[in-house]
This record gives sequence, C-alpha cells and structure tokens, in this order.
Amino acid sequence: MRIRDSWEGDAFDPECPTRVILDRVGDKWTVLIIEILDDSPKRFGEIRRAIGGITPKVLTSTLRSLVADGLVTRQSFGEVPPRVEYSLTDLGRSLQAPVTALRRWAERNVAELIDNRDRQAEIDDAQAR
Amino acid sequence: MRIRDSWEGDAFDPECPTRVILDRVGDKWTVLIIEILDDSPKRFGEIRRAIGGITPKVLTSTLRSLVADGLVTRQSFGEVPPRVEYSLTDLGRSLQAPVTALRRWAERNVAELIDNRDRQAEIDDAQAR
DNA sequence: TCCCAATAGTATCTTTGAGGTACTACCTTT
DNA sequence: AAAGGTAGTACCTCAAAGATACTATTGGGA
Repeated sequence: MRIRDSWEGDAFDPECPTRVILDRVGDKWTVLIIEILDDSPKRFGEIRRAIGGITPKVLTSTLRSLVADGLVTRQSFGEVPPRVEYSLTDLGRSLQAPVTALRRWAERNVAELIDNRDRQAEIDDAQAR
Repeated sequence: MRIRDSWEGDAFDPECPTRVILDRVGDKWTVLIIEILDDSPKRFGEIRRAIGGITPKVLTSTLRSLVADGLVTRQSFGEVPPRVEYSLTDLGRSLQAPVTALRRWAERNVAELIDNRDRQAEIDDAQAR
C-alpha cells in the first residue's frame, strides 16, 4: 500500500497509518507472537507450542509477513534437525508498549464484556423460540 | 466463550482475556467505529460515510456485535425515513485509551514499516525473476 | 395522484483467508 | 534399518468479508 509523505490526520481514509497498522496487528496472531518474542529469540516450535491452536501453515505465513515488515528477524542455523530463531527488531519491540496497554485493558474488562455477551445471547435465544 | 472466574496470567491460553479481546477488537472495523463514536452519537449513514470502504452488510453485523458486547448502544427513533443512533457505553469509552496508544504508535511508525515492506517486495520480485 | 428522495438496512453471490490434517526433507541416534 | 526430531508444505474445506443490487416506509414536490 502506498502512503503519502506527509499526513494530516484523517484516521478514516483507507490509506491512513492507523488503517495500515490495524491491518497489520489486527489479525489473530500478530500480537501474540510479539508478546512471546518479548525477552528472547524463540524457535518455530517454541512459538507454536506457546500459542495454543495455531497451525504451522498460519504460523509460517504470519512470521513471513512480520519479517517482511521489519518487526521480526529470522535467523536460520544450518543444522540438522533444523534450527530457526525468530526475534524482535527494535521496531517490533517498540510496538510492545501499546500492545501491553491493550492487554491490561483486556484483563480488567473481559469479565464485563463476556457477561454482556452471554446476556445478549439469552435474549436472542428467547426471541428465536 | 466461557471464562474462568480467576485468571493467573497465561496470556497464550485460548481462553485468556487477551485472546478474547483481540478477537473482539482485532477485526478490521471495530477500532475505527469506536474512534468515530468518540465524542457524540452517530447515525448509521454517518458512520458508513466516515469509514471509507465498509459495506452496509459488514457495518450492520459489526455494530450488532458491538451492541451485544455492551460497547455500543443503539437507539432507534420511530421516524420515517428511519433514524438510528449509535453511541459508546462507558465500557466502550474506556477502550479508547489503549486504542489511542496504538494509533499514536501507528502515526510514528508506519513510514518505516511500509518502507521495509516495499523493500521486501522488491527482493521477492527479484527472486521470482 | 404519482413518483422521487432519503435512510437503515437485506439478499445473494463471489472471493479471500484461516483452519485441519497429512505429508516432506534432512541428518542423528539406536 | 528404523525411528525421532524440526521446520516447514500441500491440499482441501469452510466461514467470514466484500461487491452489488434490492427493500420498506412516507413526506414532499410536479
């Protein structure tokens, strides 16, 4: 996606930075991977096991795009069995602060949200009957 | 999704709060809608025009789920032509702070990310040839 | 009277991307 | 010779998102 050199702050234009970043971090796995890579490099299998429920195909493609965007580096040691380590770049590390803010909000507020959701589901149920 | 009453902080378990919230705000439109509803209630069409490129079907379903989760309220005035206003709940408003943090990061760092991405695309191109 | 504008959606079809399961290549160890 | 461990691929399915067109309602203008 092409971006203008200067930006005057219309956050709702399809080309705006916020949109680009939301497309980037707004998928199901990016944030989890970034949090996992926090302190030290991790191997493919380590990441996979740390995240429950990601398939290798999806992990591979997510990691590739993270590398392409310069958030993560990939280092392959020429060993057998293969060893590949992924770690955060400085850019990737700088993303951790806002991500952490979001996690904190999550930890404080999921309960209420789930509560609302369940209650709404009951209402929908009742209407269906 | 069912959530345990107490949580000990494994952010990578599929049932953890962070996962739930990421599934919630991690889609393409939620954050944009929350930012649009910031200051005042907005009508369906206003939201639609403010966000470039969302189809009415997707907007409808996103708004419904936001209402179900208690982040947004929907008020329908019995008028013709119809008038429906959406506004943030307190819970929805509380989500704005972390979302703003993410936007700030975006505004500071998209340029670099896009730059990396374009450079990688060139490399891929070269290898394809 | 008849038709149009305005609004909040629905309906239907196509496309995209994520998920599931199984498989490969490679060398080491037993 | 067989099994094990690792980083992925291949192929198929299915659900969600996107595109485009359509609906219901009624006050106002020709």
